[in-house]
Amino acid sequence: MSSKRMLVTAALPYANGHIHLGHLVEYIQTDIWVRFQKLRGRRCIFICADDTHGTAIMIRARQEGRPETELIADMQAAHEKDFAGFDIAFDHYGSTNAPENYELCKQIWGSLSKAGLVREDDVEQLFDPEAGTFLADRFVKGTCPSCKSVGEYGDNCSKCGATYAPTDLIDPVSTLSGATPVKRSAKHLFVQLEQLHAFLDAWTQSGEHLQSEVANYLKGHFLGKPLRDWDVSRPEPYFGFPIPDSPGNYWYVWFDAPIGYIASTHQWCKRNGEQLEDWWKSSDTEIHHFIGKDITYFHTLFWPGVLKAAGYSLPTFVHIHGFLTVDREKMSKSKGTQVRASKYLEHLDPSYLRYYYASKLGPRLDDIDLNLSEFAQKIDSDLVGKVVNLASRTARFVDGVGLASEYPHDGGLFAAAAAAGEKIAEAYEQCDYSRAMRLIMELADAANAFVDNTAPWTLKKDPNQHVRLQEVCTIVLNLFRQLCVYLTPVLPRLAQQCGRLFQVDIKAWDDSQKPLCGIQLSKFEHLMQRVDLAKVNQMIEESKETPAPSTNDAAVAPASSAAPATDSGDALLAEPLAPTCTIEDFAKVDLRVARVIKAEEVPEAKKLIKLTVSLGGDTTRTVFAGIKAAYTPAQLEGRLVVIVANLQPRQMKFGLSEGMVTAAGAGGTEVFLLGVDSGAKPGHRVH
RNA sequence: GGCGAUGUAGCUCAGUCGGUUAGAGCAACGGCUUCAUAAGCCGUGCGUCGGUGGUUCGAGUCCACUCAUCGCUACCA
Repeated sequence: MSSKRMLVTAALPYANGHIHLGHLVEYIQTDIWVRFQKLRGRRCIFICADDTHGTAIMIRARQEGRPETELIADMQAAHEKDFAGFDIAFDHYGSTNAPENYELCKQIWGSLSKAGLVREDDVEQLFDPEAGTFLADRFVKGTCPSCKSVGEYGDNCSKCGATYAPTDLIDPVSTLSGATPVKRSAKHLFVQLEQLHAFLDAWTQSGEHLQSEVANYLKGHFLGKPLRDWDVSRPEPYFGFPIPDSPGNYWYVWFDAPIGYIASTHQWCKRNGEQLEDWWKSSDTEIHHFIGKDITYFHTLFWPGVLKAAGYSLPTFVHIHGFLTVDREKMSKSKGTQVRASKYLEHLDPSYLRYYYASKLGPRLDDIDLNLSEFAQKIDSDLVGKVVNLASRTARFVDGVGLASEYPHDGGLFAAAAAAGEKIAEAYEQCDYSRAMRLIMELADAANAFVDNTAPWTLKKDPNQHVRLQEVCTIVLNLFRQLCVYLTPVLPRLAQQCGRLFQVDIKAWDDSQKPLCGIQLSKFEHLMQRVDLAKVNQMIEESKETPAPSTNDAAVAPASSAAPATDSGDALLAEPLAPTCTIEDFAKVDLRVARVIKAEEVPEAKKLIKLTVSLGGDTTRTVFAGIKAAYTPAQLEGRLVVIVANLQPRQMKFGLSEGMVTAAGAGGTEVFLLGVDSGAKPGHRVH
């Protein structure tokens, strides 16, 4: 805690793909932490870079018919734009394909060699003679040697679960060229991590550098037996750095990627007149890595081992987070839940996502779930309804007069919230953002209760109370600003807007400790919009990719007709069967096919969409359906639905509903309208 | 198959070294308010703390077993 400098990294995004909402968990988490440290007055830099090497990049560049350097330059530009759009503020964003990185790789490699950690061995691998390249497991397909299932990948069988080497496949085929691969032996270089076993045992199990789950995982998984040698070379052709003392070999991408942290820092140092040694070889510098749990091994065993052997500082802490699920499921391109950062930004405010992730993130590596209806609800309720609302409830009342010259008595509200600052800071420090957000919202609740109790709108009506009115508003506006200070790491834009309103920028955490008085305010402007669900839905809709019937997908997807249904009984348990009814009972209900001819938003309604449906001919009905969270009007117009046509009309707040649209599902966003097979016409009765 | 994490109110989660009638936010329901982006305030929660068995004067909290979910892994990690 007392060290002078702090270096923070997020994992280097791979240049083979665009940034999506899953990646952003990490960058937002890290950015919040860095902004927090800076706000607290720490000397802290945030370093990142694009990870650019490897077979995947090489193959893709070939497919696109252009040099790798062009591909990675384009991708880097896209990454940086996405990050900037989400207010992720790196101090430096470099690339692993940089001369500084090559220099460092050579130097560190030299240290590893000198320490006697490198050995050489022959590895037999499949080679694609047409593409002229060795093939990683996932680039080979063939028949499973165990169950004879065809079209299986080179590492294991999706049918019988057998594992094998790609060289064991029957009739192997390269997915790159379709050629039959041949076995070929090549010289590989290995780092003998086992020599560092004792060190890694001590470092990982000290309880100081890793979350306890991670330490347990490593202990149970790797450290209980000898550590395997790590294959860090790849024979040409390969896009990467050539190994100087091993002609024809390149460093495996995972060797030079983490070194990119140092190289990128080096670039930053050059631009800012700093010494790299102060940041990577000084006990006065804390180094914090933020990563996802999928790359735990590299950052907690291999990387510390390399740093140790090469004489660099070890990470102070490796902060590991879980994955993002959307509505409890893995992100899916076909469902449109793998939303690109750029797509999100076309429709929604980045502050929403920053706050939502913050409200979900804790210090452990649990997965976090993006629930789209909760997302909208939380932003509306917490940020718009509670925080921003404080300013819009009071700012107008002090137009022209400004804030009181002295801070009035407020029953200890400001002081209590100022005191809460330490607890909030501690939560941020421990990466327990969800706790920090909860604490902040408690303060917002207290402030809103104060507004209600003092009723400034009543004071306004009585000219004798105008001094008191100014006092009340001074209190509320200061409480609002205090919240903005606490939220600054998460919502830098709100903090800026707050600065404009008060004409005093938020610069430090301690700005939360003293109220502002005797100043004029700028004209109040809306600070944040409510979440438009239509835009959320549209974003999902536009993110849907119909899976191309490529050979890859065909192998993974089960043949639809042959796959046995494995539906859970949850739905039935949630809503058990109703008592038996007779055919006469059922006949009372007149279900009809109808066409939605008009679907309209009911802005005042939380759940309803107003539908005009046609039963054929001139017969139309107006029906209000509680499906707003699940459908947009645009999705509904023109489609066929099944309605209860003889339901007694019901007067609702927004008009008369003359029927009911049938749907299944639990409600909320889980509403699935009933459709009919093609051929049915509006007016047809359901028997 | 191995390992790990999780399983507490409709939803998201808190529950510190085991200790009195198990908590919060959101949703829902009832009431109030109208300054504010239909925002806000007050009130309402008999939940088998996944299950079974055990340790204990006492367990959501410890132990064993078990079920479910998720993740990692299964010799180029």
